[in-house]
Amino acid sequence: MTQLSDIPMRHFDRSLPMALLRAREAVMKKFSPALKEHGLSPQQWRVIRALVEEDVLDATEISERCALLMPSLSRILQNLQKRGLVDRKTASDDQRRALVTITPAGRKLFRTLSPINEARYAHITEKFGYGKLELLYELLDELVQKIDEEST
Amino acid sequence: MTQLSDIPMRHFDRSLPMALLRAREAVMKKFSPALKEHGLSPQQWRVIRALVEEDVLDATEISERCALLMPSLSRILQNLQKRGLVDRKTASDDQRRALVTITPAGRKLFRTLSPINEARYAHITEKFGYGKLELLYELLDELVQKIDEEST
DNA sequence: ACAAACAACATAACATGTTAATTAATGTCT
DNA sequence: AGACATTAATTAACATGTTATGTTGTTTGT
Repeated sequence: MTQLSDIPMRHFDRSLPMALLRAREAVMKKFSPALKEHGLSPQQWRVIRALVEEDVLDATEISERCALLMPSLSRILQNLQKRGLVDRKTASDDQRRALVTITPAGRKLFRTLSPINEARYAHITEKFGYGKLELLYELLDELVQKIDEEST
Repeated sequence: MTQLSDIPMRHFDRSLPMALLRAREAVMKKFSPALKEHGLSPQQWRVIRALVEEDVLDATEISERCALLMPSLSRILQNLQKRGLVDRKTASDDQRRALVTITPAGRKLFRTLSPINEARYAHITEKFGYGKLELLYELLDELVQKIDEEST
């Protein structure tokens, strides 16, 4: 006999955070190995990629573009600088800001890895379908937008 | 004048890992605060939720259901046990397996937090739209499925 | 029964996620 | 100018992600 208290809780598989996490893990499984072979974490790769796109960025800008919190980024930049993949100098107009650029070695590493990753991406696009992928992007963007445009 | 080398790389915002990450972050911003107020991380909450659903699980099963790697889970279970939220005993038929159960205190904490989280979830569903949410789940599931059913 | 292979869980070591506290430079206000 | 708040970046401290390794119990093959 069914009581109110027997109504099952929304199941784990209908957990939005879990669904997004599992999807991300599945995708990363395709990209991480090639990065790892070259000693890069996904986060380090994001930073390099952002710097190739923009040439010069300060830490805060990198943080926003790469979705990395400043403390994480701080450690990552130290690591990448130590390995000669990025350079840092303080901005002349504001001594607090650290202007980061990619080095020739960093750019070379990017040129090595970029085509590999683009190929994987193309493969996923083909497997999943271009239209569905675009739809997924739209839904994700809209989800973020709807969630962020409130305070509840 | 446009050369082949000038063809722009697919932009950051069309990065599937990043899009999934940002969506997950946006969603978590809605759920994390209430958990944090009760001293729970999202991962700890996943474990508790799984144990409420199933009563008894061994560590490996929890690992799979909660998408947590064993080393992380090992630490999390130690933490939750120390706080009296879960119990552990070794299985009689296989001394290697650790059978985990939720304690009355853990169950009480769950009953406190569950309605809060369900309310947030309902709010997101309303804001985003039930149909779109279901579509998103379907797309995410299919993406995982398509990616996993190969070896490339 | 016994050695080798295997499975479940734990630990080690390091990178990242996350919040709080610190440091140093800049901006603001009087 | 000098006190105060702001801002950019770092550091601290702890939890988690991740790969490798260790430990113990179980299974398999002979």
